Amino acid sequence: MANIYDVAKAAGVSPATVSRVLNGGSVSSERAARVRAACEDLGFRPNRVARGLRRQRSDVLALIISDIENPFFTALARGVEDVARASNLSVVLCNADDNPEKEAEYLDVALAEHMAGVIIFPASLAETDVTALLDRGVPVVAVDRSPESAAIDTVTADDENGAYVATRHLLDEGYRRVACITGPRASSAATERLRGFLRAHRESEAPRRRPRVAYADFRVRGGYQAMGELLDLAEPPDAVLTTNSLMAAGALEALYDRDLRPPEIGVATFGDTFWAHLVQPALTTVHQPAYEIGQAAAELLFKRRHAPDIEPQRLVLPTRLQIRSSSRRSAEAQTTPATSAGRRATTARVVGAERPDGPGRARATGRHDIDQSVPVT
Amino acid sequence: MANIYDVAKAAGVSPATVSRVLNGGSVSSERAARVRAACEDLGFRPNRVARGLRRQRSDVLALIISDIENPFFTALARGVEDVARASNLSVVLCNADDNPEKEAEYLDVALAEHMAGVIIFPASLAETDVTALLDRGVPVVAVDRSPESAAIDTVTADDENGAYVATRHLLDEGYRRVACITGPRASSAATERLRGFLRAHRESEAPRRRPRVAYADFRVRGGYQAMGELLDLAEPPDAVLTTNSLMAAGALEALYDRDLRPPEIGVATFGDTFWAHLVQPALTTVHQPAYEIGQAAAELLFKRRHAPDIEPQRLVLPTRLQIRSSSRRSAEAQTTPATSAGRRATTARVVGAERPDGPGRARATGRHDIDQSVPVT
DNA sequence: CTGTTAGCGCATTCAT
DNA sequence: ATGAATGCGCTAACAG
Repeated sequence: MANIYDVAKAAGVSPATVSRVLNGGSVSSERAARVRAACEDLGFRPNRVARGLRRQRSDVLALIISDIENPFFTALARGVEDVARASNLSVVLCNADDNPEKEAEYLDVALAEHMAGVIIFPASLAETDVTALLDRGVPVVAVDRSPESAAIDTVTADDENGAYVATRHLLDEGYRRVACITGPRASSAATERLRGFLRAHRESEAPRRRPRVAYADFRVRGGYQAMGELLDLAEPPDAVLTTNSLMAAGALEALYDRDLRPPEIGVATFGDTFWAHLVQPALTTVHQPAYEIGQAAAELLFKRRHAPDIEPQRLVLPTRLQIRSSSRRSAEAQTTPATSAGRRATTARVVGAERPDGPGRARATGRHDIDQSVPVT
Repeated sequence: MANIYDVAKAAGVSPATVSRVLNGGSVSSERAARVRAACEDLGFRPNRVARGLRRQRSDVLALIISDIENPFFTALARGVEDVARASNLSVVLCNADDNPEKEAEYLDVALAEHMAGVIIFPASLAETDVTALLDRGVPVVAVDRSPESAAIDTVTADDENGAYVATRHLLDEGYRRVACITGPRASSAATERLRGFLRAHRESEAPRRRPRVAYADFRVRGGYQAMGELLDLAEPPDAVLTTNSLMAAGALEALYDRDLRPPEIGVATFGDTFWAHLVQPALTTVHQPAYEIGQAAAELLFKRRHAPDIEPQRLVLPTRLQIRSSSRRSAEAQTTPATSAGRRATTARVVGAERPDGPGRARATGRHDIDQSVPVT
């Protein structure tokens, strides 16, 4: 494979000149043309590995997430990727599976590869250690939660408030035993959402029981099992908030298994799903700006790359409640057929702004905004 | 950041000895221990970039896919990843967005980074050019379709037959105007599935119209639009086969918009979906072994890595039809309530083998196998 | 088993 | 504006 020496020889110039042509140094246009022709002839591709060694930095950034099968992360990844590409960086997606060891391996790789930066969804507040990266000057941005090991840039959704508004909505609808299926205790998103859930109960004046909480794993099966356990209680809940969409799918399946159908039992969930409309009745969701979080994280990373010493920032993006039939006990009579007409009727009550049909997650959502929509915060 | 010379000095040995300790050369255990201690002390991490330059190969392989939001690819990615990790390779996920230019960039990167190998879902049969990689000895495995530029290892699902069986099923159920919403013409998966669809029509003896075909983009919105167009025809179809699950979601949404509910209009789709059970009525699917395809592709890659000159192989994995209510016109009367009992009743008719609950896609599927299941092929 | 040495391909001084 | 020379950190070849 041709290298710059070959190109230099073919073009009758020095290797340094070739390098300058490639990287935008000052070269006479006549010589530059010769170099470019030679590159073409030889099919020369600059060796990124050598360049990386010499420059002590690469052009790829690592995005470390906990579950590639979670739509939240795929949307987030698109946001990161779109911003990164605009800056000529490649994104390496690393699936840490919520496993601190696997995550540590990827962090090691990021370090050893001298990556341009790392965007991480920390597997654990306590165990995730990014100080090694930071010490070497590799910018790190956390999504969702900031690891305890260091104060770094963080971008999250307004989880606490989103859960608060959703729970409040369920209580307002008249549900009295509202349960929560949340994620692992180590997840601060799960914790924040749980906090919002509990706050709504504290602030509610309606008579109600001590709210039930089940911890699951943010996955379909976990939601299924947790819902099953809640339903087996002596006093099962009459409504449930799940803190991500995969668990919502599992929870719904558990309900169907027992012939329970919303809004008889109220259901609301964090996370957008393209299937929210397809289930009967349509699912009430708390919209998470996953794509925007990814964008913001990438932008923060670039900012820090060029100004390493600014104070760590914490960005909180708003969520938004999309009320659909699954949580509308008050409209129960009309929801069973759930016809198109019934759904359209809600259109008039749209409150939130329509999002533009950008290249990100919006593209895959169809017409999911035509629901009663309550901006959160 | 410490390098091997620092470590060598600290341990009182030569850099070569340090390298040997790191890479499994023969070193006396006493010296090896000293080296390891020194590594620990200095927080030494071997520089992968330098190693890559010296060895002329890296330990990462690229997986180039066309849509990270498509569950098929995320499941596939897990398959690749699990196999790769077992061989101590990292996987870089590249989202080419079905865009040949973007794809070409990633192929360039793979080349310039001297990657260990590339697994690619080609964006285009004609434009995708992997010869540069091949010339440099980088093993390439294609998923789904083999680019025309070279004969390489390929692994696919049995698309033609899967579509054939599904279409046949729809015809057997008595649907007479069965349409197909398939993917881009450039996609051989789409083409193969369409072929199976057409073959089923040719072989059927039932009276029927010339089958309608709509081309879409394998995404939710595309399915929605295509279904809308089909329904606007003078003679709209009475059943539809979609060739992936995202388009199925879109198509269902279009049906709901018009108050059409399966199995009044029959619906079947390629691709597994964790929400197949959540929609009413439950969705008939052609199971694609996405995780297994990923595994097989990675294994093929490793085989070729160690034996570059064996003949290119072509692996075809079986699909399987999972019949649920959305395509059972014959059982229409009982499907409207679609209770748990109704679903359970089908359990007795399970034909296919249960899959073990492995680490791959199976984990997220809950109990999706309890349906009437017809092995394909 | 161990140390010395050279060079992977490039970007970057420092001269000119 | 250009070229010669150097070294990024590591591993492989060779010598001992």
